[in-house]
Amino acid sequence: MNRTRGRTASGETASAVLDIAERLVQTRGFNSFSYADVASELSVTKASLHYHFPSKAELGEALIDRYTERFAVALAEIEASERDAGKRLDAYVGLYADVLQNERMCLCGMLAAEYETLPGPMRAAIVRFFELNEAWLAGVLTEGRRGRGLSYAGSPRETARGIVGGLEGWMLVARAHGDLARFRPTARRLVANLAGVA
Amino acid sequence: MNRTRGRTASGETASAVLDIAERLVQTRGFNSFSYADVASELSVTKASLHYHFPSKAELGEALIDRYTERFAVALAEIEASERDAGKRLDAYVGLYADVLQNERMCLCGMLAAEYETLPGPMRAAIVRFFELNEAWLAGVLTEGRRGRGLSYAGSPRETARGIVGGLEGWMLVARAHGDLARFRPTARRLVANLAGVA
DNA sequence: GTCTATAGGCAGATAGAC
DNA sequence: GTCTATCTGCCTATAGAC
Repeated sequence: MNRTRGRTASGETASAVLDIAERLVQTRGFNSFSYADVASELSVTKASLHYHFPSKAELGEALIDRYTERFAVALAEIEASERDAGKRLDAYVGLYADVLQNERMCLCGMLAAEYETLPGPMRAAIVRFFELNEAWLAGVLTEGRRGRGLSYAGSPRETARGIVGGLEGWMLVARAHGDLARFRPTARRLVANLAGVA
Repeated sequence: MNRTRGRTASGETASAVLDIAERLVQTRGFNSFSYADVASELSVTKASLHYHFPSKAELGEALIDRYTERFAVALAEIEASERDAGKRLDAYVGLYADVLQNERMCLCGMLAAEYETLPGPMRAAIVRFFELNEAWLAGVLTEGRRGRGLSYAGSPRETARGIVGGLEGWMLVARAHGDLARFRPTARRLVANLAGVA
């Protein structure tokens, strides 16, 4: 039976390609992995990959879109399970800590470093990822300040960007230091400082 | 007259090569520029570059070493010109803001993203850069707390790493947002939050 | 959907003339 | 120190058989 494929390829093979490519981008970067890398891991040929993702740029877009969608789901789950703003921030930090624990960078943090070399559609998708995160955090920060749990200087938006960028940079440096274990508690404290957790 | 060249090449051409390669790494990344890029800008051939820097890895090492040395000089200048801990932190933020104003990432922040793909000697040099920065900041933070100008939770070392990583990440995201202008004041405020500036 | 085969280009690097 | 010429290998991508 043949499934209908969407624009971004939704079959099982395509999904396996995305899984492998995602890990490679998160560890090595978009410009430092090749179709050959993915093909050998999947035990197929490079030509097969081009059937699912005609160009590397389209593969890149699909990667970011899927990653962003998963993040959106995770954010919704945090909102459903935590009511307190401080605890929501802790859970948010946990998303990044889990990524680093897998010895990976955030996909979009990695791509942000390569931003200048990427095609327009990928750039736009990266900005959307950050926009989603900042908007969600700004909401948490606004509510938290109203409820007196948080007391930060500056706007919620600016503070939200500080948290997102901070997490990206702390991951980056922690990975170079080979210091994965301390990330979670340290990042929690730093975020608490930025957000003025009571 | 022929100058004696050191291990890392100290002639004028070598210096021009480093200038061009540095900018390319800071904007595009180490794996996204080539000897051909540098050669065409310098109007020489690729083969000439290999005379000064036999391998790309050696060029990379020389880049990091020079960058780190310049940073060390800048840190010493800050210590000489500012006595107050808060002002020293502001001046430190200024170093990063100046880099971003030139539409560049921090050299070592960029390389940290590519860390997994880099040869051992380059990795070690990157870690030395972060180590230098964290040690210097830890000193400022220790003094600032003793003098009651600063009041942060956690150790000076951890807070120092928070500042370094934070600046790297804020640069990364600001560049993707095309938001160079707001970086300086925002980063100042965020660092002040992390360090507990009175 | 996956394959073989190949195109066309660019990468880092070297040999040897000048 | 810089050049021309060249090597080897990898890259993204395509054509066309099965």
